Amino acid sequence: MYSAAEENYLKALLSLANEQHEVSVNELSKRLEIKMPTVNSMMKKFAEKGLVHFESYKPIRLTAEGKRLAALIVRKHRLTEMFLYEKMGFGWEEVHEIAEQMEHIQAPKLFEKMDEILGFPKFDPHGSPIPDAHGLLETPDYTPLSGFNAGDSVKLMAISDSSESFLRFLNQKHLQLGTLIHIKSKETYDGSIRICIGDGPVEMLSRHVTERLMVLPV
Amino acid sequence: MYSAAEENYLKALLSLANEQHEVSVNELSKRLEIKMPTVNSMMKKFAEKGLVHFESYKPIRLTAEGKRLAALIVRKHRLTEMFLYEKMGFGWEEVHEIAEQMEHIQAPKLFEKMDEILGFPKFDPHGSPIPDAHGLLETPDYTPLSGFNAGDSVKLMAISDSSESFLRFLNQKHLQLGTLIHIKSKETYDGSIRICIGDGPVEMLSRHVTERLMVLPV
DNA sequence: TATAAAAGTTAGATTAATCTAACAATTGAA
DNA sequence: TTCAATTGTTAGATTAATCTAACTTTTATA
Repeated sequence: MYSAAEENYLKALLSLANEQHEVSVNELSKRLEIKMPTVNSMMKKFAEKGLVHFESYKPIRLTAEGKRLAALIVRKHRLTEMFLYEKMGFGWEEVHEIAEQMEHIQAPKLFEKMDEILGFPKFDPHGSPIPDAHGLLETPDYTPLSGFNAGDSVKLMAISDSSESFLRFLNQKHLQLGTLIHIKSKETYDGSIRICIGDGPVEMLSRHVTERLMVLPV
Repeated sequence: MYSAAEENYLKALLSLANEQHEVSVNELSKRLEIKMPTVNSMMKKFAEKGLVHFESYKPIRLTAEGKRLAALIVRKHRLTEMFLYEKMGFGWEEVHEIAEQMEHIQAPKLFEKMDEILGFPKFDPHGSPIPDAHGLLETPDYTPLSGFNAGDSVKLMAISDSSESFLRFLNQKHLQLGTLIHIKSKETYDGSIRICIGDGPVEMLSRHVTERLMVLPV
């Protein structure tokens, strides 16, 4: 059995591994907002428990077991988000914080029940895939909106930032999953983009925002 | 904000105070399965935080604030039990263990939502009253079945032991909340009782069991 | 009422998870 | 290629929550 602290390290390791290729003590430290020496000694413990491969001054790599456990925590998180959203009437901006706590609950039956009641969903309310019960996760290949140009039309598939503030911002802009976005123009200086949603007004989105909107061309 | 450990002390203090009148370090220690010196120093900390009145060699008494906070944790526990039972299809024997973990979640909205979805229930699946949002709890005056005699008829109102094993035992005996029980005879030696449920067969219940079945005469 | 048993307390150790300060290794830029 | 910045590590302190051992106070009984 792993503590909530350990589970948070596992989750952060998995998400960093999915973003980049090498995961360093420094990056993990920043992501968790935990100082490097603490992270360093935790990684030594993880190596002894067989959760990571870790040698001094080398990057950290999750073992297969570490990956599986991390994905099972993510599974609990995302099933919870979906349950709160679909079955309890929470907004997509409210569910992350609650799921952050619920993911540490040790009660397999609770999450199996959510899964069943939800009809075995494949994605959470932010479009992120839900790992299966074996800890297997298939990553859809969406592209950030920032990679597209004037004239392109795309569909919003997922949001790579589940923070309440960001999602409230998207609510304001009427951006939801499935929304069709047409790119009117792109500013080469700062990468900001002017978009149209359906026949609505033109909206400006900063690079910070477009990097977090995962889309597919239509 | 209080830790899960502190919340468990609060809950135990409240439930002991409702059972007896004076709460001692020793009893709290037994209830929590935590050694006396640990409990002793925690009670000193609680006294400083204004959760209890505590002087050396004297009984422990929850302050009004301590009582309120304890009741709010019980409220989360019981709302969760009811939600799991009514809305997710769990059996009454399965919900206590899960609620024991969920009661520590810091997300007022989650429990407000459960309350609303459930239609503001007054009792949990074991017949225990749910404290209101201010931490006020009205205790119904049920009597243990063990206090009745041959010839009496009573209705099962609550179970004062939510452990999975005890509730499984009651399932086997077809005892549920609302069940009408007629007492055929009572053994003076060990207090065991022979009962009839409706026109079913006669069943024997030991004193251990009848002490945990809270009833009202009919 | 004397004293043994029970309950309560104090002192000090342990473990997990964190920190800061100081030092070492690696990396990258001049 | 050198050396300064960045990254990583070690050592040692801290806090919360627990423990055991030893001692004290209260309680209950012979």
